[in-house]
Amino acid sequence: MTGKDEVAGGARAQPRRQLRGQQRIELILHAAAAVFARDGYDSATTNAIAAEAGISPGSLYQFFKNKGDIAHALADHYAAQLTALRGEVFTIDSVFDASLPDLVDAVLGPLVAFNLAHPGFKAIFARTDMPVGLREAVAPIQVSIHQSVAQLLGLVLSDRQPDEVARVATVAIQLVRGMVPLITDATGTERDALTAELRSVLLGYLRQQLT
Amino acid sequence: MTGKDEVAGGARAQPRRQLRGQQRIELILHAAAAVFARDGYDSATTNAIAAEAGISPGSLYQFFKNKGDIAHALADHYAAQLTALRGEVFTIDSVFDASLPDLVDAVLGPLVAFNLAHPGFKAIFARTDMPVGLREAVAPIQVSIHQSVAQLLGLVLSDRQPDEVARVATVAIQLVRGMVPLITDATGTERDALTAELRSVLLGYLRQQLT
Amino acid sequence: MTGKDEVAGGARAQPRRQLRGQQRIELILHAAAAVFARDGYDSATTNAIAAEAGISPGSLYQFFKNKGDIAHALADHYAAQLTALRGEVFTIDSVFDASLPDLVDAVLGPLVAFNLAHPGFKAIFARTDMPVGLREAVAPIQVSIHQSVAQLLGLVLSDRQPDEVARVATVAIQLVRGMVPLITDATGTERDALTAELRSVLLGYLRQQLT
Amino acid sequence: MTGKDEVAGGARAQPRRQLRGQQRIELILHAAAAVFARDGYDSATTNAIAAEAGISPGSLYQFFKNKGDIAHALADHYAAQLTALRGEVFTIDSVFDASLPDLVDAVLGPLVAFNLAHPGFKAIFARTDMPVGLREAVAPIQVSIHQSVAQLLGLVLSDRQPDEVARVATVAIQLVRGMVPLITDATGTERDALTAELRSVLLGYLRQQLT
DNA sequence: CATGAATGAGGGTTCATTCAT
DNA sequence: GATGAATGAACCCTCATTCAT
Repeated sequence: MTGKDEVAGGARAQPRRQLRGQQRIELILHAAAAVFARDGYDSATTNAIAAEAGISPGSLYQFFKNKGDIAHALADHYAAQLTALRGEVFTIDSVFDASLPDLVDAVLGPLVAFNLAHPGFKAIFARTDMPVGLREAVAPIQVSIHQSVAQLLGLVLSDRQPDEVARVATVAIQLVRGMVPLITDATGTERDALTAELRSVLLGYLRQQLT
Repeated sequence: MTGKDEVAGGARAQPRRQLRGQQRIELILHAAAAVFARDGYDSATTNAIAAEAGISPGSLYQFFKNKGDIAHALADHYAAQLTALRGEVFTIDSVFDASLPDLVDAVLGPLVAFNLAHPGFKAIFARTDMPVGLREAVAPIQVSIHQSVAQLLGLVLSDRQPDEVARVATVAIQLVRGMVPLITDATGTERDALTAELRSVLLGYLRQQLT
Repeated sequence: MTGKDEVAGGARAQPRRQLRGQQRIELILHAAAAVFARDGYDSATTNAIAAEAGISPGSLYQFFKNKGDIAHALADHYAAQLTALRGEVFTIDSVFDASLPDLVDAVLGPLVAFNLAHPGFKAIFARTDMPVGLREAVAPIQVSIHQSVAQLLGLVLSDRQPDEVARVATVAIQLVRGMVPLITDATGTERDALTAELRSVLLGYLRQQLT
Repeated sequence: MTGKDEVAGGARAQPRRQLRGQQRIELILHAAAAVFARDGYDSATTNAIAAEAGISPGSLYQFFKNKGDIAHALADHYAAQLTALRGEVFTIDSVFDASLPDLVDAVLGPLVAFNLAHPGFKAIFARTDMPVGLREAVAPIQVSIHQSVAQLLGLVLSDRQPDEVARVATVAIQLVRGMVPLITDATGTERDALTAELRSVLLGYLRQQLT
């Protein structure tokens, strides 16, 4: 037992340190997200992230072993928040007998909102060609997201083979990944219109899966 | 008698030279496409492209003034081929009264084939966050593609406003951009299945635009 | 107790850091001067400067943004020292009613000594054709030197038009610029003899301006 | 006997070739002079010289083994013309009993005219810090020029030791070298004024040598 | 001999990462 | 732990020089 994620354990040992460290990590991740969003992952420099975080480059490497590791941690960070999102969707009363439009709306609304609130997210997730360091970092999270979506889709595609459901999940995710940058880059009514289109796309696609 | 440029013995400048130059350019573009596809645009180095082409770094710069210029030329190269593709689609007899499925098939088949044949294409086109040098290189082609698609969609969405057609075109392109990497990365039946899904996505989406 | 910055214990930011930085800058400038003197400005490489300074190439760029910037800083460095020299000359009691020979001696002695002590000086200043980066770097200092000399000459050529004084200053500077490399390249009695010749040149020239 | 500079030998063997070769060499030297004058020796590229000459880079190396060799040949070229100049000065009737001003004028006028007519001259001669390749190229000519000047000065400084005359020659040359760029860069009356100043400098200097 | 494409060593510069303080 | 100066490999690009045609 390494004592890493004890659930009920109060503050023991060096609470101050761990706390500061955790704060520091979040500070860095926040900065990294901002820089990734601003410059793109490849063009983002670790020095720029440190500067954005108001810390020294050396401190960055106290918590992360390299640039890819920052992306990895950031991916984990987002994964946790998405898991929370998933929890909310799944706790919707009607999820098990919801209509398809309701289901899509239930997922899409929070998802778009999430992307707008976290511009760093798409900077590391919504890419079609990932550099080596980044792919490894986000791969586990991709899987996790895929599982969530597949699970959700399993509810409405209950008569399909698991591999078929998996594929539909893959496709649905990819559609969203493709559209989200368009949506977040747009503003005002155009953004709303594009969001509506994405909804339409997903509905159109999934409806055909039901027949 | 090489039987190559013996047509009429006119006073054409340096056919041999220009020919070699053109061949060289295509050699480089081919190499660049391979390296972009393998490493991604950002990670691709000009030295790696030169090595892939079996030439020296300096030779690259006889034809291209920098890395972005190579991307630009490659984009033009693809644009020309896509224009040819478009020509074929538009010359289909039934294009003006084709059914939606036929139209989608007419476009999608060649498009997927094109992407499979040219793995470098998606490396420079199917990105959501482009570095500055790349964006400038591909922007004109993006516009050209969008126009072609919008023109095609205008045929089936003849009662819609131009800006709506434009948006549908944008969305359709983005859907394809998102799905293509998935398709080209897959193999065998999975690839076929994903291609079918993309077809389904587009059909589902466009059908809803018709109502 | 290092006995260096223990003056009053004020809240000065990072004296150690800044000190090291300042030392480093001077180390680099010293190395640059040596390399410029040895290889000439154009042939001098930033890597050679770094090697001469015993540091890594990257460290240069922590302090200077490019090669021209090093030349610029070196020019400023020399300018400051020349300003000090000028101060000494001007504080000579008899400057306002000095004889021409005394005045020339008062300037020339320190100037030659300065050039001997700083071989990098002539490498960036005593050139007739400057590359672009270098010209920009030294231009301000050229102007400053010219002003100083013109001011001094104005004392002995009080009845001449300003533009004439300016021209005499230009010529005098150019004569020194031309002769200094000769002097510094020579050794022993030959150097002394050449210095005496320069003195003779200036005296002969300026005397004619007085008549 | 290598048959290189046969004085009276008419055109034998391959007159056409040698002629063309000689023309080519002069073409290149002319171009090199222009490029050296425009860009400076260091920044001048052999490709730029070839382009200026309207020939291929490869042809350049048929006649010159490297960049320094071009400078060397150009220096020889100028040396020959200066020798002709010297011949004219020496054939002046009164050279042996001319007054100092007349002598200076006799030399300076043609010299300034020569520099104005051949802007490439100062680009390779009027430098205080020469890159390795250039120094070797111009050194022999420097010596030759020095000898001519010393010879001329020997006429007016007949009672001085040879080494003293040599030094005066060195200084006089250096004064001219320093001033010429100033003069050629200036235009109109300012150029005339600076030329007059140079005359004054030389006269002032040499007069003091006579006493 | 002329050509000009090809070469490749090397230059200036950047930046992920380390380490003395 | 924190710092930020230092590192140095590697990048893009240039250009003197060569060589197949």
